[in-house]
Amino acid sequence: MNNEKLMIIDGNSIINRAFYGLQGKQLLSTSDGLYTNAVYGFINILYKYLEEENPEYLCVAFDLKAPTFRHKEFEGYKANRKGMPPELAMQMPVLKDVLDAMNIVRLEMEGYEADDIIGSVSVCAESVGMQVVIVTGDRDSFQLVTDATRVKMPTTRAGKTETDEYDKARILEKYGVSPSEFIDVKGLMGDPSDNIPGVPGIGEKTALDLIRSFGSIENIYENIEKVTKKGIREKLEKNRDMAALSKRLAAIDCAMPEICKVVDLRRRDFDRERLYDLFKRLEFKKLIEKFGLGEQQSEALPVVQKEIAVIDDLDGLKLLKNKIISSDHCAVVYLLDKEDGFKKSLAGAAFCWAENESAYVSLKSGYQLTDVKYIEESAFLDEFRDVLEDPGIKKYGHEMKDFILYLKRKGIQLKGLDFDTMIAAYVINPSKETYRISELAQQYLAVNIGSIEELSGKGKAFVSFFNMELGKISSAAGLYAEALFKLIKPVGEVLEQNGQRELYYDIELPLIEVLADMEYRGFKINPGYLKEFSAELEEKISALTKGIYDMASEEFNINSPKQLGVILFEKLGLPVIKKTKTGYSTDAEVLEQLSDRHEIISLILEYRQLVKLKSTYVEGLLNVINPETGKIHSSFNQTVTVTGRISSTEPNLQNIPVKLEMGRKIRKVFVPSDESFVLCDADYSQIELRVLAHITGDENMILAFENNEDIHATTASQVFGVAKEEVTSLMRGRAKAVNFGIVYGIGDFSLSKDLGITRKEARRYIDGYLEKYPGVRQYMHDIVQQGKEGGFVATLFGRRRYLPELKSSNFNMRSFGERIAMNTPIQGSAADIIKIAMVKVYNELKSRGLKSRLVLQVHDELIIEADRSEIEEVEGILKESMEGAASLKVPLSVEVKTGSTWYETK
DNA sequence: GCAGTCACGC
DNA sequence: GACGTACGTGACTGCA
Repeated sequence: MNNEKLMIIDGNSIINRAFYGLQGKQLLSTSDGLYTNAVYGFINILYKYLEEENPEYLCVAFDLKAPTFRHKEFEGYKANRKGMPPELAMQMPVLKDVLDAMNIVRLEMEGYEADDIIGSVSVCAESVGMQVVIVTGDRDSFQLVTDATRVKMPTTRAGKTETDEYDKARILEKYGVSPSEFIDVKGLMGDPSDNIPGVPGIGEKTALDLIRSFGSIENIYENIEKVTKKGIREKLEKNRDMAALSKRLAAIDCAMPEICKVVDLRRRDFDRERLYDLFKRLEFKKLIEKFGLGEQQSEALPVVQKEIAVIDDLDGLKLLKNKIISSDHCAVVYLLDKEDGFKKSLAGAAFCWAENESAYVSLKSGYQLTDVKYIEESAFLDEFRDVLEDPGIKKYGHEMKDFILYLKRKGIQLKGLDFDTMIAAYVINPSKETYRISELAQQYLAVNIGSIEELSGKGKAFVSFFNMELGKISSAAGLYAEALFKLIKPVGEVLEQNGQRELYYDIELPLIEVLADMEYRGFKINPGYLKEFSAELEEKISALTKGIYDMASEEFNINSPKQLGVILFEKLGLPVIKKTKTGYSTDAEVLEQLSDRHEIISLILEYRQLVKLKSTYVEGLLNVINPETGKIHSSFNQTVTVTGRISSTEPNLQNIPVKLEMGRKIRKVFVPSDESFVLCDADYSQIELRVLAHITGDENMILAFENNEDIHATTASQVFGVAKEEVTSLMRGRAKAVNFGIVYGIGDFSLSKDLGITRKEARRYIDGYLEKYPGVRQYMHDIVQQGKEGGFVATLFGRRRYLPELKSSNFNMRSFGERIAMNTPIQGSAADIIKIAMVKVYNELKSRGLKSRLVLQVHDELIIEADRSEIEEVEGILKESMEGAASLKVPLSVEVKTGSTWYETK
């Protein structure tokens, strides 16, 4: 067995290290309500050492329970070491599961500590000529008497571990004692962290001196009269028993009964399926990748296969229709392919109208394989129109907004939408990155139906639905529909248990139609003005470019922060204000500080502003104008933000410039569909602060809103302790920033940056604020507590956000969690309210048969293009629906402005 | 393709 | 002294 390597992992010390040291965000998992960060850290480290050392033999040593038990055998000795933190204890069974799945032998034995096991196994292994490597996190576990190499895991940071080799010689040199002497020293001076009491009053230096001259604790007591210092001798005599006990505690028992045969520790392969299941459950995505378990995904749970009936003629379609009608509900899976830039066509649709009863409708497309039978898209839509438009037939689906939009373009109004699993999954947990049917099926039904990505392929391997083999596509779509059908019940039950029925059925579900309609309606653009503006920008940019090149006396790419950095900080020698990961920082904050050092700076700032306008807004908008409608049809996403807000893409209409006049001009290109319309822009005034006043019940703040005061001025007068008339604009500005900070949950750090003051001053402002609004202070405290206890915080309407960060032992991570806990109910409730208002406005416009339609939402603002004859009515609907969306302890206030471009409505 | 930097909104 | 600092989307560079 010569030269074979045995690696022994000191389980207890490393998991402790991992628990206290590795507290990165990526280490937290919310699944099962477990905080499995230590497990993650441990496995991460273990994997690293396995790769580096590649040992033939391997084991992990654990204490059987809290590490104090062995010491309790000793009468009169009270254990002082803290037990294992409960969160960590909770994680131990999970860790053991993972180790078992990795087929790694765990060693533990009643009456012995991990150190004893390590010692005994090391001695054994060395006796048969093995090389032993011990991976440990403990600083002091080197008093082992073997020749093992110790790989210490010293400081760890999130996602990063460093190795440090400690050989015996270096350790002993550091302490200047031999291994056996070390135990005596430790016995004399004690080590509270390791539960060794020692002789009271004897410190490190005295202990070292004593052991150097006497050799061992036993020798000291045999020659106690030779200890000349009287105080020391007295202490030694008085604590003779303690010294003996402490020595025994400090010594590692290398002669424990055989716990295993070394040959049994030969490494075995991981149980990959089991490991994958575990990591998947724990949401250890990075580890799945690292361990190469990703491609095993389909093997973890076998992909379900099923032959699905394919409908490819009108007779079959009619039969299907009758089955659906008599069942009065069905799950729908639609397969949309992009035909060209804007048009989407239906490649097929699957329906499931009863458990395990489904069919796939094969539809026509321009690219479809020639040997496939199919039904014309229009024939299908004609046949199914009454089913789709019948509110009595309930429809279940996933991501139904796109389907609704598609149908709208075909002149069909989908009615009876009763469940959208994607939206439901988002309501249950808005922090997820994806909401795929296949994931929901895994989670709720424990079946693997394969993901859409696997079906379609990626990059070059991508195959559109049109070009897919019929058997493959019908099977996948049919299974999706069947899964959807089965998902309604369990997912609905979770909503029920969470008290989120109303949030789901009254707010989110009806909102799908509203968003689809906004996308369908689109926002009309004045392309002439856009081009004009583009030319104006182009002219200014080229003048600026020339000026910048002149001042730099060379041409370079101003858009490249890297090249710009070289010019500013190397060529022109300007002082470096801050650095980024890759080099000099050149952001606006830095440039502003440099602005009086060189005249090139102001040109660069202006250049940046104009280039942003031109590329993102002017060219960005030109690229997304639909040639058929002359409008832009942004996508509104309902499942992206963690707070409940809606997001907008392609283009993002929620960040059109407004602050600076130059940028604001872009709003002139946003116009109504035609001259018969105008734009009505309705804005909530301070909705977040009003929500804050309501949630906290702070009387001071409620009063301010009831009296319709200028809230920032009022805050300023209260925080700075001056009369309202004496509030200066500077004071108001600062109060506004503090209000802003409270609403967005920023900390003193960000506030200090915003105001250009020190962090301390920022802290003072925040404290002063909480002083004046005691209700807010109380709330901030309570909500964090609540979040910690329940694991989540909720909005007024029951939207949740889970916050594992609150339990982090990392200060910053925890502070982050705390700020989120304070902010999410505020921002999220405001998001709830405007969603309610949107549904109300939409229904009101429809039921009154008006021509006016919602076209945009920007977080606290709704925009309607109103028929000129309906302006007053629309203004009334907006004001009433929005102000009446929720009844809070303070009134909601809405301001409506009308204009012929978006620019004019401010 | 991807990460990094920068900039716009609420 | 750690650590990175509300929520989003998009354009651009520079590297693989």
